[in-house]
Amino acid sequence: MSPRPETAANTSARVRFAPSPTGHLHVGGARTALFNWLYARHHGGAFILRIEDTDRSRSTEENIHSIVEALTWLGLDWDEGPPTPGYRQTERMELYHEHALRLVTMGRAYYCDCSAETLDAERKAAQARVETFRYSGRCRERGLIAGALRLRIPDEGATVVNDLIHGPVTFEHRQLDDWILVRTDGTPTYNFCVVVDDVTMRITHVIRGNDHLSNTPKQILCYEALGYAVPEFAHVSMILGADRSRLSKRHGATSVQAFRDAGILPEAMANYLARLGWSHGDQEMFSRGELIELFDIKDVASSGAIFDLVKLEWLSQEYMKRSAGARLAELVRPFLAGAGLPVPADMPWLARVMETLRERGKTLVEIVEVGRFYFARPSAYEPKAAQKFFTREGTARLAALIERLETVPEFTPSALEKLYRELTATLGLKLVDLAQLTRLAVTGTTASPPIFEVLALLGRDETLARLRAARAHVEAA
RNA sequence: GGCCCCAUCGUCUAGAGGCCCAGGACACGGCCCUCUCAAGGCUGAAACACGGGUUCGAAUCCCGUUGGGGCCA
Repeated sequence: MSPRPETAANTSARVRFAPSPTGHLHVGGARTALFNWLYARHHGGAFILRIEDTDRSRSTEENIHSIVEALTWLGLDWDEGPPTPGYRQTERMELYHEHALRLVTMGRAYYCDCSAETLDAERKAAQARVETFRYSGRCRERGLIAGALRLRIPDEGATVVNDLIHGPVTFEHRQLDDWILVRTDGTPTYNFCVVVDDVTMRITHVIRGNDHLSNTPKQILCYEALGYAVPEFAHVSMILGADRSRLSKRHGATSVQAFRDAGILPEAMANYLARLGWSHGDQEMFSRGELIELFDIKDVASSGAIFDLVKLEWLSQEYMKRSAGARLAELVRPFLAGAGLPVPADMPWLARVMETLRERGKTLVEIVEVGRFYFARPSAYEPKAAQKFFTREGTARLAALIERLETVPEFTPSALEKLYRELTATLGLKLVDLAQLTRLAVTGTTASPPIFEVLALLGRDETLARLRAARAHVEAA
């Protein structure tokens, strides 16, 4: 019963990600998808997307679209799946019924018409004896031809799940019961659909959340009853909230799109998710290629991990610092629009702007906040700073600056710095005095990228306009 | 309640019996750099849940306890 040997080139590996479209893509699901995708890409196998939409009341088209969008944003592409038909459970009903019938024919499943009351009584009795509830098997030999279809489970022995992450996990058959494959109303159950889907899609490795580990022995018994080879299993731990319970809405944002909308870079999100439960020595950042090359399901940790937004944001900033201005310029556009700011048409200019901003925020949303002044004139001046700098001497200094800036031949950072240093010396001041005065006039605040770069990017006309506006503002006061 | 999983700094983790009086990263404190804010550099504090074994030697193996989580109900 040792796991089959893994080789680097396991091109026949077929893995799948099978979300239920009952909401947006959760970060836990995204990590499961990522691990599957990495497994497939590492081994040169196939990554399949399957939509588990049997819960018709909660599954929607919008959710399918949203999941597809989130996976795409993360850069996870699938080799088989939507929009190709046949990858949604609702399209596969005949398959479930075919397989159910086969199990009946082979004598591995039987119909049961026990009432809810009968079952309840059994359940209560089991609890009274301090035991796992297990269906009595009353209908096993009755030869019914209708009712709920149950899988006949052996009374003796045990099933071992040879988990790639946890190692062998043994489940005694006496803890398992003849579970329901198809309900009385004809609808197949979740566990049965999964088995039939994984069998018919020829899945070789089932990588999924730890919450399914308890279902696995039941599924293995179903594979065996059907006469199919059992795939390998790997159960990935859950992502937890700060209180160590399963991450949910009450812990804050949980959907992938929420982080996208918060301006997290997609590569940061993927890197973060990969590092949550997986590691490679002391390395924190991995390129996509490194991830594919280094990822090994056996290195995935078996314990749960708390989702840490602060570290995700740190990674996002690290990726921004390393991103080319041109790429950030593309990425930031929707965020500018979202903040109600004009979206510049001059992309090379925007790219240079982004180069001055990229290490000053953790997300694109923060970048827009700190760089707002590039796109709109200040609507107000920071009061404390205004009190300090917008004084009588302040206006005189502004006037001196305006006069010189009007005539400086080159409006470049180095020329501007030279001008400022000379004027500083002439007036017997420190550079910080003029720099902060200018910063306040031009940005409305006392914090910004290096002031000479800011002025150069704003250009002579805009700089002068803002300086004059500041002077007018002081004089009016 | 039954079954199953898990347990190293606040958090993510390295560690597969001696290399560890436990390493890295985030966050936090200090110093330096500096036109501001960042970024950067240096630096500090911070963990093997507990109790038994096994072994010359255990964070690492075994058992139990406690705690957390999941599945079923």
